[in-house]
This record gives sequence, structure tokens and C-alpha cells, in this order.
Amino acid sequence: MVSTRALLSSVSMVVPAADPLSPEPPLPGPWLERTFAPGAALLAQGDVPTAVYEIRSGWVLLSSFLPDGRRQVVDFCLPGSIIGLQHPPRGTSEQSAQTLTRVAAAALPVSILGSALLTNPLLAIGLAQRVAAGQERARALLVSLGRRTARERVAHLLLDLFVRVRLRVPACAGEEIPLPLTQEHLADAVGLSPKHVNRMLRLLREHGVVALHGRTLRVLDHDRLLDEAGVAEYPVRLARAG
Amino acid sequence: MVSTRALLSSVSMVVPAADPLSPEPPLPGPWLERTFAPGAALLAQGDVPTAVYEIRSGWVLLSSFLPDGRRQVVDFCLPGSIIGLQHPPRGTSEQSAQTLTRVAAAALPVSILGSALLTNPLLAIGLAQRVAAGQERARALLVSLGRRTARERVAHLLLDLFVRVRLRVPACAGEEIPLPLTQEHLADAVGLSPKHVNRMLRLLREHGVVALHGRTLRVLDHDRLLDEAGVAEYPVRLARAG
DNA sequence: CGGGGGGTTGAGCACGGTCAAGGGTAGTGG
DNA sequence: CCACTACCCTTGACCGTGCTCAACCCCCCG
Repeated sequence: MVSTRALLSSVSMVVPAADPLSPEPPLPGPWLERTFAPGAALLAQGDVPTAVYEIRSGWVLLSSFLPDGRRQVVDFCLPGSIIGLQHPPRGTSEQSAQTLTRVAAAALPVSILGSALLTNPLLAIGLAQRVAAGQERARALLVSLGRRTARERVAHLLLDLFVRVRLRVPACAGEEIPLPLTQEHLADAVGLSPKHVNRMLRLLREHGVVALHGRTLRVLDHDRLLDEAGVAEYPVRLARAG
Repeated sequence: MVSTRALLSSVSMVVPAADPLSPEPPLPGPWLERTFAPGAALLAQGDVPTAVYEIRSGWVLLSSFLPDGRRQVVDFCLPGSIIGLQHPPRGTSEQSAQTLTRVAAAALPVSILGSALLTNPLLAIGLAQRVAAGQERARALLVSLGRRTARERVAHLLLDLFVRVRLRVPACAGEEIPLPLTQEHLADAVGLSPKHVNRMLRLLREHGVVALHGRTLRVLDHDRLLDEAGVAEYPVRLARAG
């Protein structure tokens, strides 16, 4: 079994980090500190965001709803994540953001965002980097939903969350992390039914890979987890012509 | 049947555009013009990008490969899209980029990217916006892969591509657009097998929705297409507590 | 004329969804 | 302190969407 530290570096492809093993520094700019209770809505699908948030602590769930109520979780926002930066700039949001825990966030009203960006190049650069990180997470999840089996999907998501929490949440060490999610949240993230997620969790537990009890995730065997998640040395198959 | 112009505005949620009905202006900065033949590789998975590209004309396919060869297309890059902006900044790419047509692109070597960003705030802001647009596309695709049926997925992708080409490629008008893709490309984008994509295309054709012949896509009935894609007025179901 | 890449179609199967029922636990109020 | 309740987790049996395998066709290009 590899060590947690070795795991963190070996799977950097899963969670690209600007500065591995340390939280990202806050972005410069005239931010306002705010806090939210668990279950609070930072943003609703269809609304025009009034502020951009940088998460400082806690978990935020980003999800999209179809007209008939089907939900897809598109991101788990941890400290360092940016919420509310739209395209087009003053357009409506395609996602809802709700807190899963108590959350501390820095807010930048969109009314002053433009001038802040122009006067503070480091803010613009930092935002571009953070959004690029979010795009990377979305694309990694796309690979799972499109081309991995159910079992690989939940293994990969748990590995991803484990690594991200260990990187982003300072107080976390050891093989256990808190995971403030229900199985329904997980199901809506990996595109499965809650029942089937439950089955896959049981398999992973019975095979001694990971155990998810209460609201804590315990990694039992890092090697097995990497294997189950389908993370390996680089796929050297290059892009084919055509 | 709604008009194409009405379609373009009614589905702005599918393809967020900074300035609907007109191509995005080139970003400022010391860009170098380059061209690529069809099938060229701009970037290979696992490599460290040497330049950031802004696509000026043509199609570029962005895809990720699993170790066993499974492929997932994560973006179709059209004029205005940014390629090669990584997170972390000097890290390896998780995707391969290959051209599908002859492509004109503007290149900015990463060696001068940092100074260009610092001296040109509009470049940094523009990059952040373009990356945000790419993130939005990735998240929209996530919703399809996670929560739509096979038929909805291909209808939604065809609608999305139709609208994006009409917005981004100036020479395109009418109900037909060129689509330089094989059914295998479509399959790798929507997470289905090529055979099943073929079946769904047949259904959509038989129902008079869209027809894909040769390398051109023809929209037969815009209303039906919106309906099949599961695009509707806003899902007013708000985020639930917890 | 031959070859190859892509498109088309059908038959059978399996992965994952649906339906149904039960159990554990934490919070709440009597 | 002890129901009561609501939420979440768990498990099993059955079913359907979408995958696999196999064959054939068509068109373009050599």
C-alpha cells in the first residue's frame, strides 16, 4: 500500500494543483468576507449573479436541473474555487450553488468587478487560473461520465474528493476525511441512480478499497483505489489523424 | 416552425455568447498567426504546452484517452476558443487537441505569456472570459452525459453545434451547416457507441427533426429539435436545502 | 477493379434503472 | 426518558436502454 503522500503526488493528474500540498492563497482585490449556514443558496439557476465568490472554507455544491427535475452535480467547490463568474459576463447562471456545510466566502460585487480587474492584473490572472482549474475538473468528470463504468466512476470520484480535501483543507490528515454528502449527491455527480451508487460502495467496501460510513470516507488501500479508478501511467496512445 | 434567428436567441442558454449573432473579437497581445492542415496535433495528452492558441477559423477536437484506449471528446473548439491554458500553469495537458479541418490559429508562447498578461490587463480579462465559456460548455455537456437519454444527448449536441457554428462561423446561413465529424466523433462526445449514435440519428431523421448526410447537418424542424433536446423554459425548481 | 473507411441494420445480452420493502439513526416533542 | 418521525442507507427481483457482435452496403479514391 502506498503512502498518502505518495498517493497525493502520483494522482496529481486527477486534481491539478498550482502548489501541491498547500492551500491556494487568497486572490488580491477588494473582497468582502461573508459566511453562510449549511443549505444556503449562493446562486440560483436562471438568476443573474450579483457577486463573484471565492470559497475560503467549507463545501459548496454546484448543480444544474433539467425541466423535469433531473439533477446533475457539475462541481464540488472547496476552498479556492470561484463561483459566479459567468459567460457572458452579465448573463444568467446555468447552475445553482448551495452550501453543504457552514461556508466562509469572499465576495466581489459584479458592479465593481470590471474596475477591479482593470486596476489589478493579478486578480484577472488569478481568476483565469482558478476558472481553468474548474474547467479541468469538469473535463475530468466528463471522461468519467462518458467512458467509465459505474464502479470506476464512484472509485474515481472518491479518489478525487479525497485528494482535493487533503490538499485544500488544512486540518485533514490520515486516511480519513469528512465527506458532507449523501449517496444521492454522489449519484447526481456520477450520473447514476442512488441505489446503484449504494451497490458500488458496497463492492468497494467488500473488496477492501474504501469505506464510506456516516459522513466520513476512509481509504483502505490506496493502490487498489488507483486501480479501481482507472488511473494509471500515461495513456501513450496519441491522437490519431482524422 | 420557429425561424433560425428566433432559435438562436431562444437557446442562448445552450451556447452562452458574449455578443450573440457576431463572432468574438480577437484577443489583444503579441500573437503569432499559424495554420494547420486537417488531422494535425496542436497538443498531445501528457505534454507540457509550449504555446496558448486562440482558434481563428476551423474546427479543433479536444479529447482525453483512458489507458485502455477509451476516448472522451471534451470540447469542440471553434473560432474564439482557447487551447493550452493549463492548470497548474506549467503542468501537463490532460487532453489531446487535433484539427478536424484546415485551421488558422493565433499562438502565444508560454515563455512570454506571463509578461504579456501583466502588461496587458485586457488579455488576462479576455482569457478569463474565454476559459469561462469553455467551462460552461463542459458543464452543459456534463448535464447531457449524466442525466439525458441517448436520444436527448445527440439531439442536444446537434442543436448545440448548429447554434455555435451559426454564431461563430460567419459564412454560415440557412438551415444547413457543415459538420466535419464522423459518427464516431459524435459517439465519443456524448458517451455512446457509434452504432447507437447511428440508431438515434436514424430516429431523428425519420421523425423529421434533423438529417445528417455526408458532412452536412440539416435542421428540418427547429421546434422539434428544441423539444427532443430537452431545452425548455427555465426549470424553476430551486436548490433544496440539504 | 480492388480496397478501405465510414455508414446501416439486426439479434442477443448485460449493465444499470426501477420498483418494492425494510432497517438504522438522529432529531424532536410529548 | 421515550415514542415518533423523517431522512438516509440497504437489499433484492425484475426490466429496459444501450452495448456487443456480426454482417452488409455504399461511396470515394487508388
